[in-house]
Amino acid sequence: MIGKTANMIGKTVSVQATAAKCPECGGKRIIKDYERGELLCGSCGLIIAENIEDMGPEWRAFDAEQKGKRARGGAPIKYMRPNKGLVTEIDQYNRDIRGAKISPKKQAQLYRIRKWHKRVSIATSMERNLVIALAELDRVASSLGLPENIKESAALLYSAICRIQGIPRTLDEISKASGIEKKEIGRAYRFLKIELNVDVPLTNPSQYVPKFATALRLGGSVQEEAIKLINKSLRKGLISGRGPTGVAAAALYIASAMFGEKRTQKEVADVAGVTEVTIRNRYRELKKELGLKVNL
DNA sequence: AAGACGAAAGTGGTTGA
DNA sequence: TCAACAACTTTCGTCTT
Repeated sequence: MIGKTANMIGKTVSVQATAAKCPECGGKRIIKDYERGELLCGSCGLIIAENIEDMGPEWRAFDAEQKGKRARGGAPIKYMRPNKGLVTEIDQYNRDIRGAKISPKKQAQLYRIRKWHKRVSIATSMERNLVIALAELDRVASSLGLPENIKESAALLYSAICRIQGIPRTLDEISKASGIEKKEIGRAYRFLKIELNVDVPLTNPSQYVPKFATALRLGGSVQEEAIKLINKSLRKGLISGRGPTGVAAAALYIASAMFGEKRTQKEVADVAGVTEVTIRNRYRELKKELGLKVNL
């Protein structure tokens, strides 16, 4: 099923026989999609893991110097702490500022603080890729002595490339991960688009479907239906001018109801980063134009 | 009581004169 | 620079399950 979905989006995936089983359906065909960095079930489409670590030998090199270093062998540089230098960190040694040991009670407290600090710093694994990439951009820009606006442009280019490659990230996500305001990114985006003549395709709403569906714990058939709905309305000329996330959310909302796995408007709205009102508006349009008879 | 619905007003950004 | 505009949000009262 997801093999189909993956094909729909036109990605190459590799199927691997793994000992692992899908926690959802028990299926044994686990697919590694390196381009998306996702590990998914071949039977039901559940995304088991995102941003999988083993990206093969072709680790990224962002400039000639790095390329040279890495080509000579040795392990690729690992950024165990993507936020290094950007936020306050709590170290792992149970010592106070003078080096004296801390009481066990305090240690337990510190442990909890660390745990939550980590969770708050990087909310989801989805953001991790972004954070790492942007930290790398930041590092390269700093070591080359490049000014802030270059970094902004680079962050922006990263988002544009995500879209060209069919793995869109919202402005919100880029903004959160890079600490740059959406307004700034947007401005740099338009500038680059004109200056570099980069052809950035409009984001197809169906590209958001797997991401949202996974967050909502919806199966592959619901995703397929949602993508079908999107393609239909795409042909009808709806959608144009509409925010892709809202369209994807509405399609999933409808599809979930059709398959008896209904999610509330609020649930869908939350994962898609839009409001319930937007879902309602999109869903009303889809329902009307496609002549759907769904009772919700 | 929660969810769905839709009207009305507000927001931040774009476009075109 | 300003007004018109489109998409989306916020808020809120009402209806439905």
